[in-house]
Amino acid sequence: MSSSHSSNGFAKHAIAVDVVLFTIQAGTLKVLLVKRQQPPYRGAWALPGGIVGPEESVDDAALRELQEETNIGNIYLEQLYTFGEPNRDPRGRVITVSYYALVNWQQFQLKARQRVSQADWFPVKRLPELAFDHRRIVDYALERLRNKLNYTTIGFQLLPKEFTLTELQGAYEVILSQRLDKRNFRRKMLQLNILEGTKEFKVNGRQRPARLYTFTEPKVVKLQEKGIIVPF
Amino acid sequence: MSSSHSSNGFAKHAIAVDVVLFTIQAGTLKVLLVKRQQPPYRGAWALPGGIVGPEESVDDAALRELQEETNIGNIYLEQLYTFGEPNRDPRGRVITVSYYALVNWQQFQLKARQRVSQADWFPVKRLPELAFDHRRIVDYALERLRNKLNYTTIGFQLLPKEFTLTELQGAYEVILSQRLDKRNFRRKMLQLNILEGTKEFKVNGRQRPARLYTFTEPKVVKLQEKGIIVPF
DNA sequence: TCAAAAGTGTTGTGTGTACACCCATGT
DNA sequence: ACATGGGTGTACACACAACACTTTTGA
Repeated sequence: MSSSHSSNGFAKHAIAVDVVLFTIQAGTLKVLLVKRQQPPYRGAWALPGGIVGPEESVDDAALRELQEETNIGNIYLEQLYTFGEPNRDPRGRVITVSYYALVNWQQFQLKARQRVSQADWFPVKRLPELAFDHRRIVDYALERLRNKLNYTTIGFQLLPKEFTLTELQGAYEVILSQRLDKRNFRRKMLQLNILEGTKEFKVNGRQRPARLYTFTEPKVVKLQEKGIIVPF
Repeated sequence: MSSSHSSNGFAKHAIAVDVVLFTIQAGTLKVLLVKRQQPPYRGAWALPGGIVGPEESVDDAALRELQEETNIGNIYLEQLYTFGEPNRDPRGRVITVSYYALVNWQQFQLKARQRVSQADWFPVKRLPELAFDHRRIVDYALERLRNKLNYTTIGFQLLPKEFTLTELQGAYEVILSQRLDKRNFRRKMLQLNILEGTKEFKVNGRQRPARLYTFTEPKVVKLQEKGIIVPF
């Protein structure tokens, strides 16, 4: 049985959260997956997530699950969509609220835990078979991410505090799967007045060092009023 | 108690759906509200909605609740957001999945039912005190509606099958709370190639009759590739 | 003939797009 | 001196924004 009734007569349901965590590593957009230890889909890869507890908010549950499987805390999770079909889960009815987030690879540490034997990053372009309807959730998250990239500064979360414009452009190109014009990209980004050039330079080997910039806004910024960024 | 545990050990929660139904009547953007018959918030106005049943999908529950309180079926509901704070509902924990939709006033019939003694339309600019956090849900729905208007044809749902360009412009103006330039609006709409002029005219009294148009696409259309409609 | 809304074009301005070369550094 | 990525400006096309008058009808 998937649903029960309580004393006040309301049907009750198990609620899960699932998190699509993106990063860029080695020039590739990747998603964090964990290997399932329990049936159903035992041994299959799945999104990190789990069941919402009795007294926690759904947002908190998503954060908690992510923290249990990674060392990342203090992350900005954005709610994606709620999937409420009765037959998503073979065990019975589980409604899932999905989230997505972006993390910078450098600041990131994996940490194995409890039910999770393995966690690993997979390129979004070559995902393994996923448990449940998680493939659909990843696809939806990617679509949303690409959209948001166009009118917010969400993509900056993939970068360290100080970054070069080439690194920023690289992040956009990897997410959009599309090459962008260097001059137009730099002009547009600098015109937004959300970047501050530092006096430091990144020495990258045997080339000219690149100026490091910082993001001056405290939070992700909506850009619609300042001008939409796409399509370069 | 708000949550219980079932045999498989999962915490379970009551799930509600709430629907923000918009229409335009007498040149005003309005929202459908129902008067609560039961505590909590007995006598207060609230969004139409209710508890998701054991075997129905969340989307279906939203449609069902709307049909129980109106005569409208076959409507396009769009999922808005899931509110999962533990203390939204004084009875205990209820997670709500919110939806919004637009209907054409003419095609609409109200129908009183069951727990609902009254249902009525209220201007979004002058809402009464709402039960729970429903005011916040309405605000969020309106924000989303205004955004979507800019890159989809969602606004067409407010109009009958055949409509004049002036009526279409009026719908946009009412939702955006902003006057638009007649010539620019008409040019942009016609350039999108989603309208077909009929050979009929609407006689509006003692003025020149206006040509009636139909929307040629079967569904709501995303316009991003064809060009964003805002800000006129 | 008058009132009231329908309908129609042009011009200036800003933004997106395409495109090629010199610069600074390490080896 | 050469290889590598960093960094810069201009010209064209197109879309948006502002703006006023004529047309058609009913009363």
